[in-house]
Amino acid sequence: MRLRDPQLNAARRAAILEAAANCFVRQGFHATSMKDVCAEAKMSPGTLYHYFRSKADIIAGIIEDERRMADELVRPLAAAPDFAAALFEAVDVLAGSVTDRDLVLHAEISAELLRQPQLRERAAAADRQSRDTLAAAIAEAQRASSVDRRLNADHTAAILFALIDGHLWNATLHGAAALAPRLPALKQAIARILADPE
Amino acid sequence: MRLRDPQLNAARRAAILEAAANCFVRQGFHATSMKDVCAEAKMSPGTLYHYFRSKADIIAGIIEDERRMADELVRPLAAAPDFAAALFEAVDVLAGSVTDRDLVLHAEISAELLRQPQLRERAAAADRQSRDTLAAAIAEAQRASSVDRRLNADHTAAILFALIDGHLWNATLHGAAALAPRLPALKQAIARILADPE
DNA sequence: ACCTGAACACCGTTCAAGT
DNA sequence: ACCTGAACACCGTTCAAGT
Repeated sequence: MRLRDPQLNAARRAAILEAAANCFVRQGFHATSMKDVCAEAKMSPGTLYHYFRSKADIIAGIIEDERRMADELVRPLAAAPDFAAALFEAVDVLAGSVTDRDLVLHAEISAELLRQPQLRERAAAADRQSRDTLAAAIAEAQRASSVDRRLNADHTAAILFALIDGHLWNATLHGAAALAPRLPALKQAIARILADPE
Repeated sequence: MRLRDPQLNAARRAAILEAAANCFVRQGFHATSMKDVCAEAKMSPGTLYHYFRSKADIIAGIIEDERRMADELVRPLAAAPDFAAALFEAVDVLAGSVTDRDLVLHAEISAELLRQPQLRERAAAADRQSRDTLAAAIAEAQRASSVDRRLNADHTAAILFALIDGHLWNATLHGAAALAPRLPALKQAIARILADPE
């Protein structure tokens, strides 16, 4: 009984996640067989199951990766000097970097999330945390009077997420390329939601 | 060889769709076996396959039902005398009638849509049509000066759908009950997006 | 036409055996 | 520990046979 090799372990797990994501994007979660993942990752089923408990466990790993990236997009907003400008910047970065692959994988994951109560609860908690981060940034901007002070910061954060998420879902249907032409209208809507109307 | 009985055919197909939807909500599409659907619908596999070609065909039937209901929600807006009021009314009806079951089924369907190019193209076309209907209603409201004339009607329709869709997706994560408390903020945001700011 | 249920090819996962 | 591949229980779908 040798000791576990953390280097190898991390490398194999990453390779399996990458191979599985490729398969899931091509054929979807449930149409992808473990044999497909094994072929893509070039290893036997026994080896794969040495690193992941189950097919669902692989999905969980992909979700975790995605959650980390989403967090990195929202966090900088809290410290931004000009909230609206920082939000526009984040929207541009998101729209510019998101691919059809990302969108399909995200949809696949979202459906799977709902089925696994544990994963779903973690996703809901992550969503609440992102919203809290955004709400705090909005409240700060309200103190600096760059956002209408009468708005409820928490509700407004939810509105903004809904608006941006809705755009991403729409792009899932029409392709990532459909995102860019809508950006000016999206920013205009955000500006109207946030601005003091008088 | 008897003649096909349209009454029986329609009844059996509806029963199968209902049974399948129940199973899909409970366990998801890919974790539901045809045996499960057969048990829920109280028929043998042979009978079920007499009415539907495949598991994917059953999903297509459920999608078609959903598309019809979505259409019924948007169409009245085109003829409404007061656009914003009619839109608020539609939002209230939607938020008041949507259940966790609907949300889970919708997410399940959305993921499946992406995989089947035929279904996906039909859904994209239905989405474009709904948006056109809403855009026409917005243009009409602009002529009556109840909506800011400087807005692009098509982009604004896309924004409104994204906002409402985003809320529904969020409710998928947090439960349908999370929808109601957000309604005032949602309507306020819609009002700000549509209103002439001067 | 409508229905049954056994049968077929295939899937996720396990496990004895190797290094 | 890490890896293999045969084996097991189960799945979607088909089909010969019944009414």
